[in-house]
Amino acid sequence: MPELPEVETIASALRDGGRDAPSIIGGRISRAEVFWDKTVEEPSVVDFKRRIVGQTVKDVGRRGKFIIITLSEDTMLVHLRMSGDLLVGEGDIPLGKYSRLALFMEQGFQLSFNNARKFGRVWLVADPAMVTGNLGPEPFDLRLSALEFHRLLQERKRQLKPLLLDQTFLAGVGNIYADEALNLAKIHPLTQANTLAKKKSAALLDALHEVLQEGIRRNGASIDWVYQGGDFQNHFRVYQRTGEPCLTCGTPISRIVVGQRGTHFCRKCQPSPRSV
DNA sequence: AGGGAAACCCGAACGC
DNA sequence: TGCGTTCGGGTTTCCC
Repeated sequence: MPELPEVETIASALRDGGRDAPSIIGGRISRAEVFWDKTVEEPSVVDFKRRIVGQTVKDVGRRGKFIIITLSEDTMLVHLRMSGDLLVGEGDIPLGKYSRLALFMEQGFQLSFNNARKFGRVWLVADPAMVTGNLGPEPFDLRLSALEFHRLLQERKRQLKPLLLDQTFLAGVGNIYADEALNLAKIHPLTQANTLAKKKSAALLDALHEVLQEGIRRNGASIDWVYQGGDFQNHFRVYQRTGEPCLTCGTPISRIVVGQRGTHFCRKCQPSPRSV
């Protein structure tokens, strides 16, 4: 569930301060605790603890849905999957009800990885490209022009919805923002990527930019009980609005399953392509 | 290459 | 109230 805007909100708060917590930059790790071993994907838990202690947080960034914490020697990457969050606070009692890993800083604060459903993962590597290497372009990368996006779509004979969720095609988009962008661009989710006209693919890229930008501006979407603080959930056009009227035409929003994912759209604004 | 399904998890929502 | 069942979500893996 945390997608690009939620991850961006969390990462920028860690970097600049925010979400009622200070920046973690400059923090020197004096102790590391892992409460659920499978949280650490790489290296082993023993090596993770040994290696990370003594390192200092230099910067925090984001690539796709990964939070990238640059340390003095290595890089720690965090993927929240659907129920993860990073919490900053004082004290030596891990924060949150479901802390799976905690880093305690010399300066007296801690970074806790809260992760109810245990899907999230952490990596500690010398080179972050080891983890993010096969991600597709960032949606806001200026090199991803309308022309380039159209070219990429042309070489894929695949339904658009699953393609937008494919992180090797485009990094950062998840189920919410894929549905929202397709609706805004007035494109049916089952449309074959290579059949999109130039104008339509430009509209889709614009729509992706717009919904992601609005998500970031609203600090992400707070859904379920996990990630809190965002406001975008109050502005969904189609996501989880099955049966409710389309904001454009009033037609009840449809829900289908595509690639095992709930998919919401307006059958009038986003008419079926001939190929479906 | 693309599509479908299962696996990984567990809190919440639902049905009784 | 309390039980059992179903669902969803991001990603990988496996099979057709």
